[in-house]
Amino acid sequence: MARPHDSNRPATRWFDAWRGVLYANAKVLRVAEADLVARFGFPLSWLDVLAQLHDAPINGLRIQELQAGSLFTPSGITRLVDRIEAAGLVRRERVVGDRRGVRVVLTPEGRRRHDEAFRAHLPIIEREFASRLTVDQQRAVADALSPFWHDDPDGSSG
Amino acid sequence: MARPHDSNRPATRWFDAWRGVLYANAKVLRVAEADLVARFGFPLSWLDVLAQLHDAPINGLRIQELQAGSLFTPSGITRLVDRIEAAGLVRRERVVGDRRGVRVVLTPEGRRRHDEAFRAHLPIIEREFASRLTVDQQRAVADALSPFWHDDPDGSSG
DNA sequence: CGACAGTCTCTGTCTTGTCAACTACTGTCG
DNA sequence: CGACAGTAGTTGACAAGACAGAGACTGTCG
Repeated sequence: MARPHDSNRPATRWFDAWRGVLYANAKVLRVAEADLVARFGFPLSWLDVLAQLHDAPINGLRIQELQAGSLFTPSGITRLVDRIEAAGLVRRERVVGDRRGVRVVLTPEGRRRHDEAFRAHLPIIEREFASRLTVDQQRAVADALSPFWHDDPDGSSG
Repeated sequence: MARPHDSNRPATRWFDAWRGVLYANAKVLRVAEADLVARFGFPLSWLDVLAQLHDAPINGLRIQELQAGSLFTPSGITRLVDRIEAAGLVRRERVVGDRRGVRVVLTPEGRRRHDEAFRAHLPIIEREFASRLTVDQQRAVADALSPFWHDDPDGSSG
């Protein structure tokens, strides 16, 4: 947010890049989210969790692992898992050897719904995001922004 | 959200670009937001509104204009303006000739606080975002993502 | 073993934003 | 003028996350 209009704003190159990130994110996400809810009845945050679990070992992930792989706080994950569990797509199980902990495991139904939804989700992102970039631009953006997810735990400044 | 890990995911080039947008957005925003709140006592959404008003005619903007320039719904803007108004940074005034309407106007205090906060905000974005890209990368990202804010009202596919 | 600091998850409470419905007003058409 | 469709903004009810702190457990040190 906080984008300079044309007046007495800095209007630097990097601010345009930042503004692009901001808007691309918001606009694509809005469409993708609405589509997902309309067609599958759950939001992107669920798909995010389901996708993490899909890609995880069969015995699931702990709350803190889900949290580390997401943009939520621990309490946010607890409540998110509550909802997904209530819908029957995941299940909480005990962790052997640590009775504080919880493993979150995909149910068969959860796996099925993930597969469906993820298959439907990709073309939406492709249509709303990728199709508006040339292949070179896709590569350029992917390279330029890779530091932000290429495990740099904190994004700390240099 | 919903990022493929390394397993049996498509792992296309454009998905990496999308993931970069997602993560860059989230990580930079998180830091910028925290910094703004810590140093100026208000969140980015306020700065966004203040910046729009700063760049607007002296007699302010209508609710719907603020809404068009933001990522909020009308009711979201109403409530956002409520809070900023309660803090004394903007004021609602009548629109001559349309008694349904409202102009939102920056107070002197609001202008002052905007200036302060915006000056402080830019270097944060520069540090957290721009400094991790080369100048060429900045240009590439700015060019590639410009369709998303270059007035394309809806981001419709096509 | 017992104390105690640290860890893992959950809960109470609050904030923020959405959606749908509502009030108030405008302009048009008879 | 009076009806009426459309527009501007607000409100009620609710959903989703954040934060701080609680509860349950673990491992270590005496």
